[in-house]
Formats: sequence, C-alpha cells, structure tokens
Amino acid sequence: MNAPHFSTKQRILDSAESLFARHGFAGASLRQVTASANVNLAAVNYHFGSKENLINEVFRRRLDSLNEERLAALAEVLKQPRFGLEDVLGAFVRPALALSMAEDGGAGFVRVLARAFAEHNERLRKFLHDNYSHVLKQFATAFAQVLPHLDKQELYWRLDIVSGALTYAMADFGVIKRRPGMSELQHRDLAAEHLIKFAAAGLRT
Amino acid sequence: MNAPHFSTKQRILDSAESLFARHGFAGASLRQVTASANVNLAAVNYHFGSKENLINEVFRRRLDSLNEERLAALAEVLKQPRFGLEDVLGAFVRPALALSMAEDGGAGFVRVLARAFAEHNERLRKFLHDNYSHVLKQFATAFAQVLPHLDKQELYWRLDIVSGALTYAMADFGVIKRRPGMSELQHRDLAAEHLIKFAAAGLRT
DNA sequence: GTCTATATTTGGATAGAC
DNA sequence: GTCTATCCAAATATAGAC
Repeated sequence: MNAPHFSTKQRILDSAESLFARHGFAGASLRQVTASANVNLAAVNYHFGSKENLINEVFRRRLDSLNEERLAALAEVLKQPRFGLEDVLGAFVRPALALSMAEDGGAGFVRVLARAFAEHNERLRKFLHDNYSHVLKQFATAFAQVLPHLDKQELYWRLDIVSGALTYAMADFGVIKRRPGMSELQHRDLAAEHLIKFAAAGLRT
Repeated sequence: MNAPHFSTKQRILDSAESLFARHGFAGASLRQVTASANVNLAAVNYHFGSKENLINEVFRRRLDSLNEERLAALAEVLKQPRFGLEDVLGAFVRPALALSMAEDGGAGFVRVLARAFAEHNERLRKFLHDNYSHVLKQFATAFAQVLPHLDKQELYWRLDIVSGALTYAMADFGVIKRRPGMSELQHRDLAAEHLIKFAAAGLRT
C-alpha cells in the first residue's frame, strides 16, 4: 500500500525542470530546486556533480525520447511516394506538441526548451549539438527536398528561426485551454494545423 | 579634439543592454556591467537605485520611441479607407525590424525583448503593462477589425503568441547577413515581407 | 545514499571620503 | 558625481559523520 517510489534523482529533475521553466537557468538556484524536491541541498552535487550537468540532464531526459519520436515520424513521411512541406513540418511539430500538452510536466519542459533558444547559451548549444545534431541533419535533408528553391545557407537560417518561433509558440500553447465540447485530440490536431501553417509561411516563398 | 562625451548613465545602459542580451537578466551581474562600461560599481546604484530599476530603464530607453513609431505607422494605416491584416502587421513589424538592423546596438535590444517574452517574468510584465498597454490595445482594436471572425479571447492569445514568435524571429534576423548586391533597404523590406507573411498565417483561419 | 556543517565565491547594496 | 572599502545575503560546492 505504499505510494509509488520516486527516486531522489527523479524528484530533483522534476523540480529543476519546473523551476528552470519559471525562472531560467541562472535565476533558479539549487537551494530552490532541492527545497521544492524535498531533498537535501547536497543531493544535487552527489547525483549530478554540478548545476551545469543537472541542466544537461534535464534536457537529456526529455530530448532522447522526443527526438526519437520525431525521427520515427519523419521516417514514416519519407516512406510516402509524394510528401510535402506540411508533412515534414508535422513530423517535427506533432511530437513536441503532444509533449507540451502532456500531463506529466512535459509542458514545463517545452518552456525550458523555448528558454534555451532565447538564451543562445554557448555551452548549452554545444551540448545540444553534440547530442542531437543528427536529428537536425535528417530534417534539414528532408526540408531541402521539399524546398528545392532555397540554397543550403538560406535554408539553415530559416530553419533556425522557424524552429525557435515554433518552440516559443508551443511553449505558450501548453497554457491555452481548449474550447468546451472539443476533445483533447481534436484540440491538439487543431493546434498542430495552425502551427504547421504558421511555420510553412515562414519557410516558403 | 576630444571624443564625443558619453555620460556614465549612457555607458551603463549600453553595457547592460548588451550583457542582458547575451546572458539574461539574472545571468549578467552588476559587476560585469560596470566593468564593461568602465565605470565604478557604485555608479549603478547611484544612477538607477537598483538592478531591477536598471532593467526597467534599459527597456524604457528603446520602447518609448519604438512604440511611438509603431503607433504612428498604425495611424497611417487607419487613415486608408480599406486596409488589411498585412497592413496592420506591417505597422507592428517594420519599426522593430528597423531597430534590429540599426547600427547603434538596437540589435542587442531586440534580443533583450525576445528574452523578456521567453521569461514571462511577472515583475517585468507588470512594468511593460503599466507603461505600454495602450499600444497593445490600439493594435488589438485594429487587428479585431481585420480579423472579425475571431472572438476577443482567441484574438488575444493569438496576438500574444504571434508577437512572441515575431520578436524571437526578429532577434535572429539582426544577425542574418544580407545577400551581396542587395541594398540595406531591399534587405529590410524582404525580411519584413517574410515576417508579415509568417505572422499572417498564424493569425488567419 | 543522505545528512549537517562549512568552505569559498559571487552578487547586490551602502557608507563615507574626496 | 565618482571612488574605495565594506557589509550582508545568497549561491555553488565539498568534507566528513552517519
């Protein structure tokens, strides 16, 4: 009859994610994090070594699965004989949107992601590049196929801007309440449609 | 033969703007700011009273004129017998885009603005609301005229999301180098066109 | 693996001389 | 208006008992 066990590490990650979303990486202190997680201050350094590494692990926990889902969705799209810009965008947007509307705190993480874009932090960019650049690469290849008129350099900066704007928008979408009489799924699909149309306009022309 | 005189206050504001853009409000310390401005540490509290108030003044210095320009551009639009969504968006986007491409450090400020959106900081939101809510209000009225199918609540959250995404995109546009053989003005107009199309897609439907 | 206690650094703010 | 010196709070990190 015990409550399910949540490890100290898990609780630290949950609290850190939530506090980083609300106050930023520099703005949230380890004291706030450990207090909110009901663990001892020293636990962070024991489990993660440093605040910097804790930040990395907050990203890794969600990005490993999020990016797997994105790549799986992209693989499905690529199987189709004819696919368009909206299909590729869907593979990028839908998994993140699902996360931003999840019950388990995923909404907080998307806001952390949005912060990471706004920060342009060198150290963080390096970590993300080291661990997930293959995802960006595969998407860039797919985008190049459906946007053949853009040269490589132009494509890259547009993707950078559009993914940032999209992430920002998704971070806010998590907060939007759905219309009464609309199912969770309908709400998500409608949001995805809007976002995809939004992003497509930023990439085409 | 003296170099033009820049006051201590000006230099502090310049340095603060640049450092807030790069490291965030919590991430940039007053020691960094004063060192970069070549002024004494105590000067910040003498001239501004507190770090919090320094942040406010960094915003005020640019937003007063930026928002004036936006309102003037909007007034021009409203004079026209028939105007559309793109016209209203242009009045919002073009002055900010000009700032983001200015020589005098305005690019840094647009990145500070983007951070403010990502932060969702309560105190900062209150300051911006207290000082500039009349601008948002006038634009919201104009947007309501060209988007009559959206109810008030829906319009408001869309404006919030779109203006955040736009600001994020503009912050990055400042860094984009223009194509060789394209004038400064052509480059800016092209960027504005893209951004307006981008935002229009997020608002229509 | 978790705690208390503490070392060390850094940051915001102020007092008081000039 | 500007400087030096300093106070005090808060932060990261670690040492060592349990």
